Amino acid sequence: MLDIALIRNNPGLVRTSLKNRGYPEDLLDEFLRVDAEWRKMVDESNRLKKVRNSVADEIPKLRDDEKKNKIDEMKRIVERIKELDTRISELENVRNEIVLNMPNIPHDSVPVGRSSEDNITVKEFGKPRVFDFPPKTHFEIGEDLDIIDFTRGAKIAGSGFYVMKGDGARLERALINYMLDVHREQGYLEVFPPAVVNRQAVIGTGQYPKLKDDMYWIERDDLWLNPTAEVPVTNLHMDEIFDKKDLPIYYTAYLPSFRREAGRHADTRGIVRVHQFNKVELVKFVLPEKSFDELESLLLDAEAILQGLELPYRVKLLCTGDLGFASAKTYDIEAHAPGINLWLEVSSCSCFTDFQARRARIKYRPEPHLKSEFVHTLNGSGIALPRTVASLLENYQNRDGTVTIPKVLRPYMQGQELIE
RNA sequence: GCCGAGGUAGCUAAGCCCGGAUCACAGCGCCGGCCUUGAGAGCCGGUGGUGCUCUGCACCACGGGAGUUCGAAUCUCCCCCUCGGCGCCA
Repeated sequence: MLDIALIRNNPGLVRTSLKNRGYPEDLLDEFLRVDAEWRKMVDESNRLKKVRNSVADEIPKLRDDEKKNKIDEMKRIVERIKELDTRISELENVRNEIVLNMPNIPHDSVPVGRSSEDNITVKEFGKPRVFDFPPKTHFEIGEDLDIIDFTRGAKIAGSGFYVMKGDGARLERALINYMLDVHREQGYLEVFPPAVVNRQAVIGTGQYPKLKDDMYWIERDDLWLNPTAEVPVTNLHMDEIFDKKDLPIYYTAYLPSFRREAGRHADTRGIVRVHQFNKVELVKFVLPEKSFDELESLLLDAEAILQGLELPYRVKLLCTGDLGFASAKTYDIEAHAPGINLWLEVSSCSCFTDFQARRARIKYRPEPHLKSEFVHTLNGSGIALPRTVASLLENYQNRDGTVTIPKVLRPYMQGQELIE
C-alpha cells in the first residue's frame, strides 16, 4: 500500500508510476477527488465535535432550564456529526479500496517497458546444453522412467495436478532438503508455517484483492490456500514492531503453494504450470536504507541453488510493465529446459520497499524513544520445485533414457547417481 | 465446541459495580530542559494516529464493531484474540 500522504502530496510521481506500469491513471484522479472530500468532511466534523465536547462539559454545571435548552441544541449537533461521520467512513472505504488497488512505485533502476519483451538480461550462467541425440521433454522422461504420473494426479485432484513416484518423489524431497540446507548456511532461519492463511494475511502481502481469483478460497472459514510462502512468512510479523537491533531478519521456508491459474490453458503440458507445487522461499525484513542492497544478496542466495545444481540460467531485470503489483524491483531467474527448449522462470526476487509492511503494519523502532517506521520486505523463491525438476531432468538426461543425479543431491539420495 | 478469567499508551498497571469533577491514576523505559567538570539523583515538560487557517489549534485512540446517552474506558449487543478448565481428536 502506498502512503496516503505520498499520493496526496506527490501525485505526479504516482501518475508516472501508473503510466509506466500500464495501469489506468483514473485510479489516481479518483483518489484525489475522494480524499479532498474526505478532508473537508473531517474538518467540519472535528469542529462540531469540539463544540459537542465543550458543551457536554458545561451541561452538568447549568441550571435546569438552561440545561434543557442546551441538550436540545446538542441533539441537533450530534445528529449532524453522525451524518458527517457516516459519510466520512463511506469515503474512507472508497479511498481504501482505491489505495489497495494501487501498485507499488518502481525503483529508479527499473527500466521502463511494456511487457516481458522489454525485460533486460543482466546475468547469464552456463550455456544451454547441446545434445548429440534428440533430447526428450521432462514429461516424456517422467513417464518413461515412471517417476511422474499425470493421469493419476488428474484422477484424484483434477488436471494440473500430478504425482511424483519412486525416485521422482525422492528427488523432490532431496531438492527440498538441499535448498533448505544451503539457505540455512547462508543465514536464513528455517520456518514451517501453516499452508492456509486468513484474509488479513493475503491483504498484507498484496495478493488480495488483485490476485484473489488466482487463489483457492475456503469459503466456510474464509481461509486461503497458501499461494506462496511469502504470504505466511511475511505475515509472521504482521502488527509487530521490531527493535532496530533485530534487523535484518532472514527466513527460509519450504511449503506447498497452490494456484488456481484461472483462465490459463495454454502450455499446460508437463509440470511447468500446475495447481500445487513445492517451493522453498526466502523472506527478508530489513532497514529501509539497506533494502536494494539486500535484493542483490537475495538474488545471489537464490542463484546459488542453480549454480550448485549446475543448471544453466539467466537473470532478467523486469521492466515496469512486467513488474508485480507489490514490487518496486524484481529479478527473475530463468533456468534453461532443453527438452521443451524454454527458459523457465524458477525464481522471482523482489524488493517491496514499505509496500507490504504498510499493509501488514510491520514496523521497527530506530531508537527506543523514536517513533516506529515501516520496515522493508523482500522475497525470493529459492526456488520453485517443478520447473527446477523439469530443467534438471531435461539437462541431466542421457542417451539411454536414464537421468544422472546432480552431485549435490546425491548425499540426499543415499549416494544414488542415476535414475533408471 | 462448552464454561470461566482477561485484553487500557513502548512495557507494567489503576479506573469499570456507581457514565460527567485527572486533559485516562501511577510506575518503568526513553527524549528534551534545568542543575553538574561529567554521570547520577532531583525537578519540569514530553512520549500514538489524523485533520486544519500547521512555531499553534483541534479531533480521534482504553481488543474490533454497532447501540443507548447531551456526554461512554465505564451501560447494552455482536465479533476477535489470550490464558485456565472440560469435551473432541490425529
